[in-house]
Amino acid sequence: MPRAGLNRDRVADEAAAMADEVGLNRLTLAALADRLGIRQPSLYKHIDSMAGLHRDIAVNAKRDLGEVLARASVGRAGADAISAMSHAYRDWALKHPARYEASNRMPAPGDVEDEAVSLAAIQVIADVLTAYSLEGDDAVDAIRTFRSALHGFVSYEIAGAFRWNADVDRSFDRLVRGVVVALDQWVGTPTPVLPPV
Amino acid sequence: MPRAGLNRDRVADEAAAMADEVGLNRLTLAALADRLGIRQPSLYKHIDSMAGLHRDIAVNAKRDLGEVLARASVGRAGADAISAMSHAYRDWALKHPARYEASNRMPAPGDVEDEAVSLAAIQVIADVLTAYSLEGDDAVDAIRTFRSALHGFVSYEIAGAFRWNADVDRSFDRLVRGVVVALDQWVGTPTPVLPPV
DNA sequence: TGATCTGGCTATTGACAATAGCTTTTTGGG
DNA sequence: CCCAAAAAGCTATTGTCAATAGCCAGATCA
Repeated sequence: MPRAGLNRDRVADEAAAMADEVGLNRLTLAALADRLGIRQPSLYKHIDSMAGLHRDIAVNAKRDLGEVLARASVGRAGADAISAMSHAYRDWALKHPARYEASNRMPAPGDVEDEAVSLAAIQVIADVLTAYSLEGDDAVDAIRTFRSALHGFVSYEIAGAFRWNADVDRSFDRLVRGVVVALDQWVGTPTPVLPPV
Repeated sequence: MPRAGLNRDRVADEAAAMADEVGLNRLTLAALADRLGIRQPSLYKHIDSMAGLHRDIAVNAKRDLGEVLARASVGRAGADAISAMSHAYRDWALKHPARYEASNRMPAPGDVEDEAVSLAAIQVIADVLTAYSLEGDDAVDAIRTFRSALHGFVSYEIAGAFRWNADVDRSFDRLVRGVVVALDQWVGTPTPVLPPV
């Protein structure tokens, strides 16, 4: 029995690559073990469970995405930073669809490492919005809106939900421009009075 | 063996209700059969497969959501219609999280019924944007942006991704407001919004 | 009434995650 | 250098699923 030189990170990396190819929910331990050249039960020397493997994929993905976003926005500010970060976000997600899906899973309560990388990634997004000098709840609302727009677009695109022939790249540019326009008027916009629904 | 009076729709309805309680991916045929008072293999008299059941849940959900959106926006226009539809969308999704998840699955190619209800639901959204007199690719971009913002926010909210203490209702109001602001400036020159009726 | 269709049933299979328990390789302290 | 123990592989097995095969009773209708 020659050893395969595996460890937890190597297994999680290969699992993430495989998931990106076949889909996160179609990742099976039998196929992963096969790809790693070992038998399925041997995987449990490196993982706790399927859920634990998904968690490892998620943590690595959040860390990677956070770093990509940070690199994309360094040295930029305002609309420029938002645009650069948005495109880096979309590019990364399209390149790693299963990792992206995993990255949106919430950390289990008490999983400090997962909570840390999750917060770090969101913090990168939050920092880019500081140019708009939003504070308190206004800032939280803006971050939630920005994240929602990006996530909605990208997850629709990955799911293949944009079927009309219009150029998806162009639509994304327009979405980003829309976010910038909305942020420009964020503070001055009064909390809306809603019509009865 | 008394008969249980089941049919395909009844099974799909009960499955949808169960999925909303336990989560779409944790819906099992054994538990569903138990709830319906029959044995697990008997379910196959009413469904084709698990995938087929998910498809039925999705089709019913798309039809229901489309009708809810249509009712919410009837008699309104412009920002008023967008706001009413957005809140109806969010309320429905929060009330039926698994149905909402199912409703976002793409129709299988050639599934004309699924394609029809999918298109109908999107058409309701598209109609609400006609007040902005967008045409061609501009309209497609706007629809994609609107849908993305709604879907991103709602799916984050269902996933429990909004952990900071700021009021989520307020954040959603601000997002909707942001969409309206962005649409006002969509084509470069602000388009007047029809006043509420 | 009796043939046929429908909707239930038991028994079984195959894919999968997961566990038990054994063996071989690697490693590290004396 | 040596050997004890940890680490990493293995086979065998279990339990939970979805799914199929094949049987039987109740309903339907000529």
